[in-house]
Amino acid sequence: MLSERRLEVLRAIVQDYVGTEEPVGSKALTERHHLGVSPATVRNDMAALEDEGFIAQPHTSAGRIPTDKGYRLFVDKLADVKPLSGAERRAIQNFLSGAVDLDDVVGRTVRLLAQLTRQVAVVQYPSLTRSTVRHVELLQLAPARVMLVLITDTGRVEQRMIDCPAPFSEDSLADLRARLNSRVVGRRFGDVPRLVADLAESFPADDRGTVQTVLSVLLETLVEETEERLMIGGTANLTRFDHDFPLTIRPVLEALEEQVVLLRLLGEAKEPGVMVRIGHENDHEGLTSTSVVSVGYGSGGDTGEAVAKLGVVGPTRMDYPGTMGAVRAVARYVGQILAES
Amino acid sequence: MLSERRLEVLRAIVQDYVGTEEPVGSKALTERHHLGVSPATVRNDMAALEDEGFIAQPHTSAGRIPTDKGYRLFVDKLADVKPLSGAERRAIQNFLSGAVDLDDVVGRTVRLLAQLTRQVAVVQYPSLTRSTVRHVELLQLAPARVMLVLITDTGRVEQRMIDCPAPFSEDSLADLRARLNSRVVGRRFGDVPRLVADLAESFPADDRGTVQTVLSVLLETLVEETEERLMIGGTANLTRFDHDFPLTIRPVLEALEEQVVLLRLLGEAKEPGVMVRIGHENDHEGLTSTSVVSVGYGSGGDTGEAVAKLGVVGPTRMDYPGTMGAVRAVARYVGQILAES
DNA sequence: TCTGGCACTCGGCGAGGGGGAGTGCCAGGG
DNA sequence: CCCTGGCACTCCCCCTCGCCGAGTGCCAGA
Repeated sequence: MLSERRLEVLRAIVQDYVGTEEPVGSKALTERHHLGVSPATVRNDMAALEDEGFIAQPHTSAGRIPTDKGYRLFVDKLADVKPLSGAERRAIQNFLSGAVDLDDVVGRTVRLLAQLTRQVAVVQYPSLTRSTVRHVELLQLAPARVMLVLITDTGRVEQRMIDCPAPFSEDSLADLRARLNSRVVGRRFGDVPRLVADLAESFPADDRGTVQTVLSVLLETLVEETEERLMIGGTANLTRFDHDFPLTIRPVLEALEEQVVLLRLLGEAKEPGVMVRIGHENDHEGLTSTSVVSVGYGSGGDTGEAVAKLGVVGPTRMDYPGTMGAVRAVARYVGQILAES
Repeated sequence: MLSERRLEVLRAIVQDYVGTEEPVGSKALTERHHLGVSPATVRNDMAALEDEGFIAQPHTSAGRIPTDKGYRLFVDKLADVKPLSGAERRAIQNFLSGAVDLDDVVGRTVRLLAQLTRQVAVVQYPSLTRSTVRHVELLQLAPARVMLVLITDTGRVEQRMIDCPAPFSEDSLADLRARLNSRVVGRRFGDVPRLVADLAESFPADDRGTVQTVLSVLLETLVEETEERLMIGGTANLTRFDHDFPLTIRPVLEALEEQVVLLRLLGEAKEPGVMVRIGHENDHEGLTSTSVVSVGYGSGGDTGEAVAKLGVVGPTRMDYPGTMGAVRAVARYVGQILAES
């Protein structure tokens, strides 16, 4: 096992490298941190850390930089999440509370996160499957044309046009609407299929086909929209580290446009709390030199299961404590805003 | 006025520079285009073109590159919009026709445009003010809580929560819903304020406050959402020209995130047809080395006024004929899709 | 008006050469 | 046994220099 001091050396290397963006040498380390030992001793420690794979030298006789494994150890054992200042928290709350609808909440969250962390921000729209139904509305646009509107407790709205196999009376529609709502309002989307399975049977034969059509569109919507949507912002921050990343930025941008990739990344976190995936831990080629810091939000405080995820994407060389703090704080406030609305 | 041959030289310079991304010299020009004259003559023509400000040399004794003014002349007089191939058109139609809702249409359009032009694509959501009302829905979520849902003929849906000053009966709500719809369905959003101005008066005094609240939220929604939304894609294409644009990409990304800037750019085109803004013609600092090619879509075929804009942002050194053709074609097909739904 | 020739100008590129930061190793001391 | 100071060594970075070549402007001649 690594001695206490060697861990301290690793922490110092990570901090300095994140700050200066340059490989850090033994002399500079002893000058900037009072480790109480000489550069020579630090050199020995560094050699040991390198043997263990926590740090590496870009070229012989240059300073050391942390490896992915080194960052992992740093994040797991050496770093505390840095809480935000009171001023920052007030700013977050003010900024988010001005939102008028769900799109606005998500949009503001993205901008906020990007600005706070100076990194690329990603916010997933509240998921349908983990949301509950607030209301189902059916609007008759023509005798055989109905619009289905689905409203979630997180304020998300989905709508679909339905062409009915046969004309449908206003009364029947009202009936269907009432029965549908009485069954599903307040329930989770995942439970809806089970809850409406036998609904068509209770209608007169003439209407049964149409009811069936409506129900199938409803279920289809649930399935389709399980494939979630994302909002991304702050891509300009990628250029902050362009002096040594002129070529890396392209695959990152490409990965960001592939929403599937991002959704998988965000979705991987199962346990609550901030998740950090570092460099090669992201099994996507374009993201091997970036880290993803993400967390669930909108857990409603007690049920525990998050309604969606948000996070940031940045170079592996990032300020983990600060970023984790910002991500966690923003998630908390967004959860509050959604719960209120 | 410039002679025919000098225009031809300018055209050749633009084409070569767009193709090679390198300053083009007199010798290379005569080799790649059969102008029928010697390099020396071309040099004289180039000197003249430079005097007029159509081309410039990056450094003394290097080749020439077109200036913004040169591109402008090229676009206005020398280039024809390049129509797409049949295969491309079929691909567009196939790709767009699979969309399930408005978000999907816009999302697919962005991806399509980005891929087709290999540039950054921008698509504006159909504007509310220029759309017509398909339906207004009022949902009672609690005695004094109502949700307003606004549905446009382009499939866009906006919703707002309303806290009423007093409880509101189901009957009154149904009444309001019916009257509201009978007045505004099929009308343009811009006309709505006038159409509902006196609606509150016809209600009993008890309900008047609530009706007024609902109406004011409705009008507010119209105003707020006049500030339109955008979807952006293909930012990875910015890195295609990173070998000489490592620093320029940042302000471009920043400008793209400032939706206000983009909306103003798109909004500037008044006359129908493809609009091209070249370099410094965009009065925004970050976009002085980019061009914007945009066009309205969803004009409904005959009314003429477009429902929104779409376009691409790329380096001034872009393939204008091809880009203009792609933008125009995509706009046409999106218009069709929206008209059908 | 066009053409070929000629001298000139620079930018790009590769070679060469300090300077400096950092390392590994070793012998000596607490 | 661990830490320390010293020392020789290794490369990377950066600056300079000089060459090469593409491209230009000008001029005299067809």
